[in-house]
Amino acid sequence: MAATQQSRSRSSAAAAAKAAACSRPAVAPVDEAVDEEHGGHRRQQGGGAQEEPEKKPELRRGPWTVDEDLTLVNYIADNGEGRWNNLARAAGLKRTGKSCRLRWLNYLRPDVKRGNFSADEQLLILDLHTRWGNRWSKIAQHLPGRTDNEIKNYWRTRVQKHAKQLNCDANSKRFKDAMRYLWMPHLVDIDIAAAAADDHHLRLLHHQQQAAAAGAGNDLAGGYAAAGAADVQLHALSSGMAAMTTTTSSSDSLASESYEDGGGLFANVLAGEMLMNGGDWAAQEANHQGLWPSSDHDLSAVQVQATTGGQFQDPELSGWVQGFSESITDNFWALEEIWKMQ
DNA sequence: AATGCCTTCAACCGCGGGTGT
DNA sequence: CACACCCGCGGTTGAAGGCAT
Repeated sequence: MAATQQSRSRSSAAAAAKAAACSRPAVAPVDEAVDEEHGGHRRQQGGGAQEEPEKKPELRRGPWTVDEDLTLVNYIADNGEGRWNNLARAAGLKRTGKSCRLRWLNYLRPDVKRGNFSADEQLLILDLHTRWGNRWSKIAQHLPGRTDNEIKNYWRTRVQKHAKQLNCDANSKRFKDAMRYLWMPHLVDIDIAAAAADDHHLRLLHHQQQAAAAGAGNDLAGGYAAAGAADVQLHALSSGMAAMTTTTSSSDSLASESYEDGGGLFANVLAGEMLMNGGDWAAQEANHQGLWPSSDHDLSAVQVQATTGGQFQDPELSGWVQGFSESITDNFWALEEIWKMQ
């Protein structure tokens, strides 16, 4: 999926440039010695251990310079990571081990994924957060290439912003309902649309290649029509995701480690299970947190909403959601730049 | 163009838990 | 068992850059 979510996104190049240029003071003043280890947490010294004015190496703080980055990357390439305090010393970096670790894990690691969160990823974050709360590292384990810091920032800046817009707490039932009934189904729609678009694009490419190979360029129009027909079929298939996933017997696909793959397909299936199937995990895991509908009655309402994008069949839910939706939709979605992805 | 406010995110801080001695 | 060291987590901060006025 094209990451077009933010017009003002910061590309990796921009980030690199930022780091390189260091328009921000490259190094924070070192007037204050950084407590080694524990991020300044001063462990109580055992009896008798005097706090001798041990000469601490002058430590740098603040943004990393390119040289520091190179030093760290090269050292890890040669010696591996871990033992961060030793590493910092051995590499000749005037940084705490913690700082080195953080820099590596959150920024320098080669598999760190940059750019905006895809709909898949947003969906996954929303869902996993409802299950695990602020267990950022645990959530990050299921988003390959994403760091806990990044996810945490995403949650605090984007998700909590919406909660604020709704005048409610991000952990409140009201906001969870908004996520459940509005945001998450919408992300599912985006996923489906993106998958369809991708497939359509592939079909067009494939056909163009075939046409070129056959020297039948003047048949392109017919080819496009054929591709379009196929796309309609595909879309129908996507819309029928409920049928596709209701046969899934996996009761805990989300909880299983299998979805470490984290691909778009998985997320689609996951979303399908979440919304259409009302998987057991949802009932068992999320329900006790008050997020997921507890009864078949509620689940059917979710299904209707998710599959039709229309109104709830249950008049009670329908009225509430409709009113809620109407009252907040403009602000809510206007802020949600994922609209732009469509 | 200048200014102030807002958003984003890299980096830091404080803490708890694990491990080695 | 006590202590020291280390790792990793979640919360918070503050500077850069964008945006509105």
